[in-house]
Amino acid sequence: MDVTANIFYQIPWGRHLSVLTKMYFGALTKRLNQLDIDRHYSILILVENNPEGCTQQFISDEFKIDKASMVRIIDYLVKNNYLKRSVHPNDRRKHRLELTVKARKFLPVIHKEVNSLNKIVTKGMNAGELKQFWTSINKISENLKKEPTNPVIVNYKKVKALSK
Amino acid sequence: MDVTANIFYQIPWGRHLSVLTKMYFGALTKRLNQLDIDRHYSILILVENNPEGCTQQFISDEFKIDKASMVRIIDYLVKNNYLKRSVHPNDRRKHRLELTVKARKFLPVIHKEVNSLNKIVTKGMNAGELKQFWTSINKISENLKKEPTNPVIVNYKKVKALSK
DNA sequence: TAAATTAGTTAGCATAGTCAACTATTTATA
DNA sequence: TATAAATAGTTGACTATGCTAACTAATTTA
Repeated sequence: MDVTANIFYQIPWGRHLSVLTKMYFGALTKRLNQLDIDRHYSILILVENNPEGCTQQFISDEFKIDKASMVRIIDYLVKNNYLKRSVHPNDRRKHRLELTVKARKFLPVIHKEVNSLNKIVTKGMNAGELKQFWTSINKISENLKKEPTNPVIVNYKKVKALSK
Repeated sequence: MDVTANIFYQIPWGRHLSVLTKMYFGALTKRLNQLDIDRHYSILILVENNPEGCTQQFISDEFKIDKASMVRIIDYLVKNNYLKRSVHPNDRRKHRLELTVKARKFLPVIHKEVNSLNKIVTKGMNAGELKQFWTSINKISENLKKEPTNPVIVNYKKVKALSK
């Protein structure tokens, strides 16, 4: 039997991943509704793990979020007192992002709930399966990185020149 | 070595999946930019595979999209002449969704590009790995279905009664 | 038969994605 | 070294989607 004949395989894979994403974040937000923020926990974890040079551009690259959206997301985390911006000592164009005392207080809770949810989500998968799963995710990610996407302005000035 | 000590494992899984989703749809839209729609190919495939009773609610459940958004998405596909709505013969509350001639013309192209992208994306994975990957995805999906999410109004009237 | 549920629509508001233009700063180069 | 180009971030406009609430119409349940 050709499994790819199944409707599941005919649906673009991104759609299945997007459905999982929604379910996952729905469950995580529920678990963390004791916090006064309802999203962007990932960014706090990323900042925590890059204490020296975490900039907005760095997060944008990691999570494939455009820099205009990133400004608003960081505004949200600053407004709610989880992050603070300061000028990066090595490069005055950059903003260094730092965790506040409040963020440090709640990060253990975030880690606890993320770990707990991850465990539940992988119930029925043994260590080998789990390792294999993330190996596959990494392969897919590497393959996708090589794929052309919709035109992205890499070099703003050159694009402007072209349109003349 | 404890792999879960890696930052990769500390980030909520939904975040990794969301990054992959963005990359995947970026690549698929690029491949299908000959069409005059830039999204919701998945819905056309779902309608194609459920020719008898594909309703808006059915798609909402499959893809975890709320029904208010679904109205607008179907409007978009109807406006661009890929779908038509008609009253469902068995239940006049429902709208039966049907493919137009235009959709039937382009679906082979959509299938071709989806299959091609899926092949590229899984480069370096053998048949066993691939099967294992989707088995894992299904397990995760089943586990997530059991998780409580943010309060969802299941019974509208009872919620209204509660708030009195 | 009345009450409750279901399918779909509409409207308002919030969040995020995209694009374009802009400032300030740093790096490359002629 | 002066100029050009690139980088980091911000802002504003516009669009798409998510969520909630209120609503109509049709069907199911009690």
